[in-house]
This record gives sequence, structure tokens and C-alpha cells, in this order.
Amino acid sequence: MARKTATPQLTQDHTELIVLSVLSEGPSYGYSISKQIAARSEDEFRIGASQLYPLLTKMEKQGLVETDWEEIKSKSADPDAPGRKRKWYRLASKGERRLQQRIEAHKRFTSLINSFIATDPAAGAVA
Amino acid sequence: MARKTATPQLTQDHTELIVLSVLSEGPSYGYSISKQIAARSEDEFRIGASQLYPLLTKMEKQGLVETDWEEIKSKSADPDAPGRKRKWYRLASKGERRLQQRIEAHKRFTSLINSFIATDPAAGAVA
DNA sequence: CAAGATATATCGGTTTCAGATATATTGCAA
DNA sequence: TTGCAATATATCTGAAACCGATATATCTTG
Repeated sequence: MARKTATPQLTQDHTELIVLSVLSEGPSYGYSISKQIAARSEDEFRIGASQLYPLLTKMEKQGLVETDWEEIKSKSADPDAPGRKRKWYRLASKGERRLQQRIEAHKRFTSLINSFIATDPAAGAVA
Repeated sequence: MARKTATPQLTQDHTELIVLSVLSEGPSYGYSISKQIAARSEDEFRIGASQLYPLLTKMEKQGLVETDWEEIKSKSADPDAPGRKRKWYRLASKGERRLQQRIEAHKRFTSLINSFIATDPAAGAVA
């Protein structure tokens, strides 16, 4: 059960980039987004509920995403019971633009970091 | 006086990586390190004194760097005057190992982020 | 001789982080 | 059939990080 955080922590900017990327593939909802990120990163990126939900709310307020509530009907229980709710997020056009900005910023960021470590004789270039 | 933070902020981990990279090219001191980073990143990475000095102190305590004080002699003033002090930092072997770790972590980090944005149809790969 | 650059360092208000907590439903296995 | 894990959203809160401002002092240049 090794818990080494070898990979640097995610800043909110990076988290936003990843969330926008996930949503660019189609609408999703909070819990699924966090599971997708964990699964696709082999558990190296973990976005907890306390980071994800405030971020999604912020993104909604900024108009990057649009939302819909889904009422999940219970299969076995009373069909008139309230049931669980699921909040779907889909990328707004403003969010698509933001995603492109974040990708560009990430490219600059990476190439700048690379320019520093590239001068280190023992460092291989980051492919 | 545009102050757009186009590039994501630096986490302390990333700052440490950059500082270690600079020191891997040879000993330096705080003020010079911050100037080098700004110059080599075309001012996109700015490590202020309030981030750099505490980080250098921490790195020293962790044995990543070793230090020496230099007494800078004034050209014009009294040769017995105290003069300005300059604290030189040089990479310790522990720091070299840490640098390699940070580089590896950065590579993993970058390739993970790339794996997310690569699935975005509009995203070019980060070279 | 004043202003700006060099040089190190801390203070303190704001923001961010992430584990814990809260609440409720659903599915499954003992 | 009951209880636990998983699903699902959301906030609270103590700790850590961030970064502009401040402090102090020297050196250089016009």
C-alpha cells in the first residue's frame, strides 16, 4: 500500500485542464470525472471531492460548463421515491476556448521547464 | 502593465526542480538564481524573494545544498568595512539525486497530462 | 548625494489544499 | 435482511502555500 506521491501535486490550473479535457470527450458528472481521472492516470492523479466540487461550481459560474440534473430512478424501490441525483456537466463554448488556452499554457510551461532541465548533463529530454 | 499569468503558477516542487537545475550548472546565490530564472524564462517564471529564500533554507536543512558566505569587498570604501554578504549555494550529492527524482516525476507528470489532452481532437501533441 | 540595483530575510493577509465530515441512495453479498 | 461498500454531491476546517510588502544594509552610477 505504498503511498508515495512521486508525481507533483496538481494545481487548480492543472486540475481544470484535466477536467476540461475529460469533458471535451463528452458530458460527465462529478463522481464519474474523478473516477475517470484516477483510472486513466493509474491512480497517480487523485482529485478528491473537496477539490472537484468547488472547482466544478466555479467553472459553472464562469460559464465554462453547463449543467443538468438527472433524477436516477430506482429499479427496485417505489417509483415515486425521490431517488439519487446526478449533476451532468457539459463543455460550453467558453470552456472549449479555455481548454485551448490551458493546453497552450501547459505547452509553454512544459517547454520552459524542459529548457531548464535540458541543460543538466545527466537529464534526458522529456519526450 | 499587463500581468496575465498565462503560464501556470509554479508549485514549490517545480520551483525546487528549477533551482536544483540552475545549481547543477554550478554554484550560485539567491539573488542571482532568481535573476537567472527570470532571464532564462523570458520573465514567465518569477521566483520572488519570499519564495526563494525560505526554499533555499529548507533545501539547506535537508542537505540538498551546501553553503558558503562570501564577503564582498567594496572597491571604493574602507577595506576594513564589513561589506555586503553573499550566500553561495552548491549542489550536494543528495541534491543531485533529488534533482534526478524531480526530473523523473516531471516526466511522468507531463506524460500523464499529455495523455489527457492527447485525446482531445483539437489538441496538438506537446512536443 | 540620491536613486536604483544588489543582497538576504521575514511578516502577514489571502488563497489553496486535502482529510474529515455530512447526507442520502443504491447494489450486493453474507 | 441487513449491513457494508459504492455511488453521488457538497461543505467544513486546520494546515500549508503563496506572494506582495516590509525591513535592513551595501554598492553603483549619474
